[in-house]
Amino acid sequence: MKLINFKAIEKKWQGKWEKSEAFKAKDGKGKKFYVLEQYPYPSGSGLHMGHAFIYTIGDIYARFKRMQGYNVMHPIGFDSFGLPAENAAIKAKSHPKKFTEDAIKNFIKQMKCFGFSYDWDRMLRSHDPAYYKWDQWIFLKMLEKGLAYRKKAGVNFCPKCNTVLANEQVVNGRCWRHEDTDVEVKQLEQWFLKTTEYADELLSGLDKLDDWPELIKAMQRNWIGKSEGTEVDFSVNDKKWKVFTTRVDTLFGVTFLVVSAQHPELMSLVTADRKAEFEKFLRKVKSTKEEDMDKMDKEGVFTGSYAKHPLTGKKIPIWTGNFVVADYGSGLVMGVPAHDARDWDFAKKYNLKIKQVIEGDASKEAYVNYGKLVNSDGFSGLNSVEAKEHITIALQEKGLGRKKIAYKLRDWLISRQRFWGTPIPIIYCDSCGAVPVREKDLPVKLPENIRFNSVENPLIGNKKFVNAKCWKCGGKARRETDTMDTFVDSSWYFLRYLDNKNKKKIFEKKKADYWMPVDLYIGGKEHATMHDIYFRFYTKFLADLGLLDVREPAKRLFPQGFIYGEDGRKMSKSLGNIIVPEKAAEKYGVDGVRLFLVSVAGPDKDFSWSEEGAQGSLRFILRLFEYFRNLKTGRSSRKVEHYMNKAIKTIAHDIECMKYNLAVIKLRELFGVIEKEEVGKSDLESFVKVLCVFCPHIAEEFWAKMKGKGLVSLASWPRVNEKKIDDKIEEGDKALDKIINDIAHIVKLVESKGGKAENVYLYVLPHELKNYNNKVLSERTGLDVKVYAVNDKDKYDPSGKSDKVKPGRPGIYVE
RNA sequence: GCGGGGAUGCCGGAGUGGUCAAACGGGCUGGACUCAAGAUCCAGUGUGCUUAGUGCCUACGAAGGUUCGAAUCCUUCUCCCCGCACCA
Repeated sequence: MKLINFKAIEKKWQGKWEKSEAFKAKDGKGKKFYVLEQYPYPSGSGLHMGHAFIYTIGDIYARFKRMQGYNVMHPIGFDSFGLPAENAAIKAKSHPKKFTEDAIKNFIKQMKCFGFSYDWDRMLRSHDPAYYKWDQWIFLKMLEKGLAYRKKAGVNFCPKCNTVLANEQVVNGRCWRHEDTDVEVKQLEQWFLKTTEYADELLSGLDKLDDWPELIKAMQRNWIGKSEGTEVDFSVNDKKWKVFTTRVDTLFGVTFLVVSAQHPELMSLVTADRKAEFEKFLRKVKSTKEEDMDKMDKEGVFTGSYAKHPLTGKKIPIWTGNFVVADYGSGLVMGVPAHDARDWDFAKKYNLKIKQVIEGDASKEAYVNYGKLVNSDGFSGLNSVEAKEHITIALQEKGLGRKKIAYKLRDWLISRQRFWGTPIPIIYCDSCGAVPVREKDLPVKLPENIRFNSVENPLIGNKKFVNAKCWKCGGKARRETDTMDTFVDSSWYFLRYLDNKNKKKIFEKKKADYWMPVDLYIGGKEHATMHDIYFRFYTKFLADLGLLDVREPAKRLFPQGFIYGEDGRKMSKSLGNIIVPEKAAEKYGVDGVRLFLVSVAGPDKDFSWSEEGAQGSLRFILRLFEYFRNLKTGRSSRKVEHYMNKAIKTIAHDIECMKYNLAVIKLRELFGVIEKEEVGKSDLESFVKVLCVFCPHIAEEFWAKMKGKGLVSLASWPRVNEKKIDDKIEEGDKALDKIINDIAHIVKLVESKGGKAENVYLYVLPHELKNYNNKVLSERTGLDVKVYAVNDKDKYDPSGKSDKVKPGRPGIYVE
C-alpha cells in the first residue's frame, strides 16, 4: 500500500474551496438553510477534540443541505471576551486583546485545516468594537423599554473570578468556573436585564419547539418555574406584608409566618427584647455553607412581632427561618403545619400550634393532599380547588389578596467587575444620576492602555476611561466600569452573521427575515439554562423592537455528545489523555478523524476516543484509495443500481435525523458492493457525492480522478431512482450467502468424517435459478459448484437430494 | 423529593410488533500472504443439543401481562446517568 499524503490533498482542496468562494452564503436567494454551531471561546490551547466534533457535526449537515440545493448559511466567529484571556494577560503582564487575537489566529488556522465549509466572510469576534457596539446599543434599547435596570441586591460573588455572577452561573452554591469555590453573597448595586418580563413567553414558547430535545425543554421549564397561586396581605403594625401561596385553601390553618433570614426588611420586625438572640441566629445562618443547605435542619427565631390574619383577624406570630428562599415570592411564607411538610417540621421543633383545615389524617405528619375544608369558617365543606377560588375572591373583595403567578426565574444580572468584556454604556453624573451614553457616542471602547492590578478591575484606575462629562448637564461624571457578562455577546451573534459588516444598523431586517430562524443549532447541553434561555430572550426583545419577525431563534436545537479520553475519563492534562485534533489528523488524515468522530455513536451521544476505532476509519479510507487508484468504470448491474439507490435514500434520511453513524455504516456497506462489482460512472459519482459530506477532501480527490464536473462539494445530491430499488435482488444475495454457509457446513461435516469434498451440486427450483450462479458459487466456496434446476433430467444426483428442495432451500450434494 | 434519559453479545453501539442470535465498528480465534512481524484479505465468534445444512434450546436489567407473534407495546420492580432541588 502506497503511503498517502493526506496533508497535501487537504491543503490542495482547501485552497480550491477558498479560491472559488465555494461556501459563500448569498442573501435572499432561493430556499435557505441556516446551520449554526455555537461559536467558540478562543482559548490559548487551541482547538480541542470537542470543537472538532461539534464543527464536524455541523459541517456534515451544512454540506448535505448545500448539495441538496439549499442556500446554506454556515458561519463561524469567536466568543472572544472573557476571563481566561484576562487572567492570562495579568499573568503575562500583557493585554488580553493580544492573547485573544493570537488565539483566534490559531483557531482559524486549525479550523481551516479541518475543511469546515464556513463562509469566512461572515466571521465576527465579540471583542471587536464594531460588534460590541451593538451589545451596548441593545442595552440602551432595553434601558429605554425598562428592561435594563439597576438595583442593589444580595448578589453572588465569586472571589476567584473577582466578580459577581448571574443566578445561572451559580451551581450548588459554587462558581460555575470554580467547583471548589463557594460564592459569597454581597450587597451590591448592579445592572439587571429583565428576563422575567418574558418569563411566560419563554415558557409557553417551548411547547412549539418540536425539534428541541425534551431534556432541554424540561430543564428550562423547571428553571422558569411557573406557579399559579394567591398573594395574601398580612398586616403587621398597619403595614402590609405580602405572602405568596399556592395553597390558599389552607389559609385558615396558618399558625405562624416565616420571613427569610435574608429579607431586607427583616430587622424592622424584630422587637428590642429579641435583638440579641436574633443576631446570634443570623450569624449562624450566614456561616452555613451552601453545600450544607440540603442537610441543614430547619431553624428559626421568633421576631417578637405578630401579624393579623386577613380573614380571621387573629394574631399570628412571625418567625424568621433559614429555610425560606429570600428572592422567591416575597421572601415571606405562611406556615400551615397541618398541611405542609416543611411547616410541620418547623412547628414540631418549636412547639407551634398545628391547626387542621383539610380533612385527612394529619396526626403523624402533614397531610398535604387536596381535600374537603374544615375549620375554615364559611369555606368549610368546599374542596380545595373550589376553596382556592372562593378564598381568593373573598380576599380580593377586602383588598387583601389577589391571584398571582410566581416564577423561579430571576432577572439576569449582567454586571461584571472585570475588564475584558463589553463596557456598560452608562455614566454617573453627580446631579443627573445614571445617564445612558448617547447612541451617537457608541461604542464605549475599552482602553488599549491599561495596567492590571491583582485586586480590582483596571478600568477603575483608568482616569481617561472613568472621567466623563454628563451630556445632559455638562457636569462631571464617572463612567460605569463594570462590563457585561459575556453571555450577552452570545445572545444575538447569530443575527450579526447575517449582516456582519453593517455600520449603520445592527442588521438589516430583510436579511434577518430571509435567514431566520436558525434551522439547526448545535451546541452543548450545559447551556440549557443559560445561553439557551438568553438567546431566546434576546430574540423576543429584538422582535419586539421590530428588528425581525421570528420570536424563537432556533427551530431545531441539537446538543452534541461529549468526547472522553481513551480511558473513558474526561480529557485533561493531568490525566495525560488528551487527543489533539491536529495530531490525530496527522495520523488518520482530517477525513479519517471526521469519519471516526461520527462513526462510533449518534452525534448526540457521549463516547470515548479510541485509537483503534480511528484506525478502523482510516482503514476504510485506505480501501477507498486503493479502489480509486485502480479505477475502472463500466456498467452498473441491476444489483449495483439497487444498492446504490437504496443507500442514497436511507443515508439522506439518516443524515436528516442526525444519525450519522448509521449513514456511515450504509456508506461502508455500499462500498462493499461497489468494490466487488462493475460500476457505472454516474453511480460511482453518486457514491463520491455521498462520501463528500463526511470526507470532503478525499472525495474531491476521487472526483477529480473521475473527471467529475467542478467541485464535488458543490455538486447536487444524487437523486434517488425508486424504480431501481428492488429488494428481490437483496433477497437473492441473502439466499446466496446462506447457501454458501450451508455448503461450508456440509463440507466440514463430510471432512470431519474423513470424506472428501471437491464437487458440489446444487438443485434449485427453476424460478430461483437466477439467484445461484455457479461461477460465483465456485469462487466463493473455493469448490467446483454445479447448479441444476430440479427438473433437469440430465442432472447428477446420486443420493436424490433434489427431492427435498423447497422454495429458498436448494438441495445440496457434496462429494 | 421533582423532572429528563437509560439498561442489548467480550466492548462501543444498531434495532422500537414478525424477515433477530441480533447491523456496523473494535476486540478475540483460525486461515491466506510473509523468512518473520506489521499491514492487508478471507472465515469464525451465545449456550447446549442435533445433523450431510436451512432444526431445536436459551438470550436483549427483573417479574408479570397484551398479542397468533415482543428486544420492541402495557404494568410493577431493580439499578445507572443527568438536571433542579426546603420555590411555599
